[in-house]
Amino acid sequence: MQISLSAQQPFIFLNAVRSHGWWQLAPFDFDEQASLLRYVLRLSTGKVVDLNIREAPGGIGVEVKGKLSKREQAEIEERVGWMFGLERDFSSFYAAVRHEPKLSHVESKAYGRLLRSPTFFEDVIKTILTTNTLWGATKRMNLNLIAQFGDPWPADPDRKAFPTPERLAAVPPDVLREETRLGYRAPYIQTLAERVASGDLDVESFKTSDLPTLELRKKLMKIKGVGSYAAANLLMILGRGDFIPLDTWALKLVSHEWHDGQPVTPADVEAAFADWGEWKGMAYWFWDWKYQGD
DNA sequence: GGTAGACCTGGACGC
DNA sequence: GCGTCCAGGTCTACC
Repeated sequence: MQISLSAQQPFIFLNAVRSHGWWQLAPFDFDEQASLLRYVLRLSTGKVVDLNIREAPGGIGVEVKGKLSKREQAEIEERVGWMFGLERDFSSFYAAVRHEPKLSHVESKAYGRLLRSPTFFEDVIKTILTTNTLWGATKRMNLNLIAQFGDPWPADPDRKAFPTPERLAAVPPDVLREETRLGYRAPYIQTLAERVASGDLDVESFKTSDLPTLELRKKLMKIKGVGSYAAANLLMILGRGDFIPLDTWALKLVSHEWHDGQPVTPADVEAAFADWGEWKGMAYWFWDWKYQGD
């Protein structure tokens, strides 16, 4: 079955996919040559499908093998629409940065969207997995979680969906810690899964929250394992671009951009973008940095 | 409110 | 092959 979804323009599929590292994390699987993004999705009915997502005129096309009920099709449309932020309008961001040479490229490249997971639960866990570790370990921990606790896609059981809160909540803590190599993050992940599964915490409601960003940030930081960096990252994913995800990479970027590679402090990073107000995080994220890595 | 130290894993390096 | 060091954010205890 083929589903077509239109996007608020401008929209460039490849730039939306590669807006940050999520495309490298299962159950995403990106074929660069074919410009095809695959994702194994568990629908609310429990059915597991493989989404084949490509650029299409005016937006994206989603191909799913087999028949789908109207309800299933609607759920896929809603989830994929959220993942790509298809309805988002960045015209005020583009207008705000138009005269900054380091950001003048954003409109032509249709920057602004950050690839999301279909559930915010998944995005919170993946963000916790990025903290205090290297990217390779993040990918490994995420893969372990999915391989051990995700529901398989029937046509290829090696490909699995991201685990549900209920499934993770039921895993014994020592198993989560030892077998997925989550280390000290295991109790954070399990507590979150338990709270979501029991209904104590509705993380999906964060997607549509009309709370002021500062209040939303406080709520995010009440989740164990989510500190200032993770909260800023999650706010960016939610479309609130006014905090900088301040990690060691941010220090490096600012150091090379304005301080000749000399050590800088978090305050220096904040100061560099202080004038951007509500666009602070967005300006940082899409800045045309001198430093591109060692 | 600010800060020091602990928390884990895995890669790099020296022997 | 083994031991040591280091990188990477957040939490807790303490001041």
